[in-house]
Amino acid sequence: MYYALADLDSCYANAERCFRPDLKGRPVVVLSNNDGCVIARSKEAKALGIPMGIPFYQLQQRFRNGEVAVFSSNYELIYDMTGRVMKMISDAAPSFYRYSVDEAFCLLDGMDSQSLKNWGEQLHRRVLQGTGMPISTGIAQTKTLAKMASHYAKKYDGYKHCCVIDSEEKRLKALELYPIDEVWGIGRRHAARLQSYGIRTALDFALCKRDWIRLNFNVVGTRTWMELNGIDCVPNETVVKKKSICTSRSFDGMLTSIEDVRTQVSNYAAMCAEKLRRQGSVAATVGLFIDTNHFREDLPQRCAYDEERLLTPANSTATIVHTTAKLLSRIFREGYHYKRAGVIVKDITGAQAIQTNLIDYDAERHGKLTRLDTAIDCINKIYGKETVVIASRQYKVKDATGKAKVFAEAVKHDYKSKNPTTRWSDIITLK
DNA sequence: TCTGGGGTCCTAGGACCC
DNA sequence: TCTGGGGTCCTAGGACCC
Repeated sequence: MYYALADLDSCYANAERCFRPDLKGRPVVVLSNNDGCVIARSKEAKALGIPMGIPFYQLQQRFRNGEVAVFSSNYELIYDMTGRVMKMISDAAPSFYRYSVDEAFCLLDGMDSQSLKNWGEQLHRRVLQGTGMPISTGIAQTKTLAKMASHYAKKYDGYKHCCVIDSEEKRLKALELYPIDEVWGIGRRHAARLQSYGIRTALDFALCKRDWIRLNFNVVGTRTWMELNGIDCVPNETVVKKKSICTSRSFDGMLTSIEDVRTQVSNYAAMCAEKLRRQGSVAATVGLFIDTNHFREDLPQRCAYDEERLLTPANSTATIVHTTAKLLSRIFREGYHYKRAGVIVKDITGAQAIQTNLIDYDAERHGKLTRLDTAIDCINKIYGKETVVIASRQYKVKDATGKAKVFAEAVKHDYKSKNPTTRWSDIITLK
C-alpha cells in the first residue's frame, strides 16, 4: 500500500498565470488581504530571493520597475482552479482525500515501482493539459515520507514531477539529504531544539531512540518518528466537518468608532453563518475578538475577547450578527485604534440535531429565519456575493464627487485580477 | 503610511466529585 | 502534629499545519 501526495506547484501564483500567458517564466507574487504580505511566490520569484511573509511595502521598489508581477489574493479564482485540479486527481485515484487547498492524498494499492512512477508522471501531464496548473507527486509508504518525496519531485527536474520512495535504500538516502526543519510535523520551535542537540537531518531524527523522542516531543513527535521509519500511523482523514470556524481580517487603516467596527464584525459574523450553513451545521458558542495594531508601539494597545453561549445552537445570519453586536458593546472601549477583528463560532454540531432549549425555542421564529437565510443564500448565489446583505453590514462613504456609496468591506485589494473562470453555468444550481 | 488568515491536536493544571 | 486518593471534565496555552 502506497500514499501519493499530489501537490499543486506554487498554486496561487500559477492560478494567476494560467490566464496571463505573458507572465510565463516571469516572477509572480501574490499578496495577503489588505495587500499586506507576500503569501505566495512563483519559482522565479523564489529564485530572486523574495522571502515568504515579507511586508509588501519593503519590496515596493522591486515591483515598481516591473521586474515582478504582483497580485492581490483572489479567492474565487483559487477556489475554482483548485476545484478543477482536485476533480482530475480524484478521477485518477481509487481512493482520495483533499488535505488542504492545494494538496490531496491518494491511496494506491497493488502497483509496482514502475507503475507508481508512471501513474505520477501521467497525472502531471493530464492535469497540466486539462487545467494549465502544474502539480508534483510524492509516493511512499507513509504520508510523512510521501510529503518528503513531493518536495524532491518539485525540486529536481529530473524526477519529472514524480518522486517514488519504494526501497530501504531510497528511504535512507532521502532522509539523509532532508533538513530537519523541513520535515512535516516538525515546526520552528522543535527544529531549533533538535538542532541544539545536533540533530540536523531527518535521518538523525529517525535514528534517535523512540523513548527519548516520546519524552521530549510527546506523541506528535513520536508519530513523525514512526512515519519516517516507515511505520504508517497518521490517520487517514475522511471528510470531517469543521469544529470551529473563524472569520477575521485586518482593516485597511485603523478604526476608532464602535459603529465602524460593528460594520466589519457584522460582515464576519454573516460569513461565519454562511460557512455554517454550507456545511449543514449549527454553533452553540459565538466569540468575538478585537485587537489594536501591535506594530504601533506609540499607540495604546488592547486585545479583547468575549464569547456567549447561545440558548439554542444556530446558523442564522440574524442570530450570529445580533450576538456579535452584543459582544462588541461589551468589549469595545473608546480611545483605541483598532486594526483587526474576528468572529469565531464553535461547539459545532449537525443542524439536524439541534438541542432545543425549552425556554428559548420559538419554532415560528426559527422557521422564518431559516427561510430568510435560504432566500438570501439563493439570491447571492445567482446574482453574486453580497447582492443582499443585512443592514448592519452596510457602510456609507462619500466618493470624490460627494455622492454616497455603500461598501461592505474595509479591505484593500489593489492588484486583484478579474475572475475569468466564473460562469453562469457554474453557479446556477437552483432547483 | 504599509506588517495575513484559518484551522487542529496535545498537555498541564485547576475544579469538582465521590 | 495533622492535612486521602483517584477519576473526569474543562480550559488556556503551546505547537503544528497550509
